[in-house]
Amino acid sequence: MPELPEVETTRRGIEPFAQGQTIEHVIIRQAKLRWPVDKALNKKLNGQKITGITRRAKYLLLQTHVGDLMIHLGMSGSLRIVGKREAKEPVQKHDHVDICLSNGKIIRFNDPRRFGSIILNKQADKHSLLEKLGPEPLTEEFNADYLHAKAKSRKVAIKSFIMNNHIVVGVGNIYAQEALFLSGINPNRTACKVSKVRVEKLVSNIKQVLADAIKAGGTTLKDFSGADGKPGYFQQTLNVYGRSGEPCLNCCFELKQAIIGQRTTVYCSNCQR
DNA sequence: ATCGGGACCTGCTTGC
DNA sequence: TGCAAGCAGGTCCCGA
Repeated sequence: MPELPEVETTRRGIEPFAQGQTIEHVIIRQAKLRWPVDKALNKKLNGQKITGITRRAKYLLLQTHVGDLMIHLGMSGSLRIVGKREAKEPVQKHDHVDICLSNGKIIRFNDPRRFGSIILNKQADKHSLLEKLGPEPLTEEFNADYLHAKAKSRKVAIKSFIMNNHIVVGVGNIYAQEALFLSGINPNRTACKVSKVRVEKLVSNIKQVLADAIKAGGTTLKDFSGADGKPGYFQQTLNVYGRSGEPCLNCCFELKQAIIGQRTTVYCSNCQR
């Protein structure tokens, strides 16, 4: 489920249940994730208070005095809140890790493909996976001057460029396609050949698309503690993602599909140049 | 420094 | 109906 809006929605969903709670127990059923889960996690986190729940890129960060628990959902991961005292919820397939809290709730990590990860680090922002990441897309630090300067001399496709975490974080395959469509930029265009004016449009649309998706995700939050707490992309109008062969919503040309950076990409060859 | 490709996994859909 | 191929929202790492 993870594009940045889904991760942020998850963060907001678990925050009210987890903020200020003490971790009583960590259960690891499957340690083989993207990186092996530390077997001593329970020992290290037992009795620790969760002092904050934040996000950096697509990592959720549970902050404690012994360090930050960095949770990445990979391609198929999700977190859900399970209430011990409420409807008994049996452990399901791929429920790999439980973080049991002092209020009786459990943060349950499920991830069929196991591309996700759970890592404890003294300071998340000092971890090698995080320290070299680009700016958050929804901050002022991510602006047209920055992106245009970075793109100078870059010969990859603009789509691959904006999906590169060292340039800007949180732009995944769906929203990269949507933002490029809204900006009228062909995803295959060489990054350094996109004019400043169009880079401005692109930055603005990346922000817009992500902000709208977070807003839409927020409408599902009230159901977060429910069985499958999955926010849906269907809440938002997607112009191109998944619509290959269908008519462009702008000009009615048939949308084309290409593989860029090993990822399926749908675009309008008429609107996007 | 930059780039492309392979790798890590399971599950669902599609086509023969 | 059954089985294999193809594809999926991420991203790290390696070799060129």
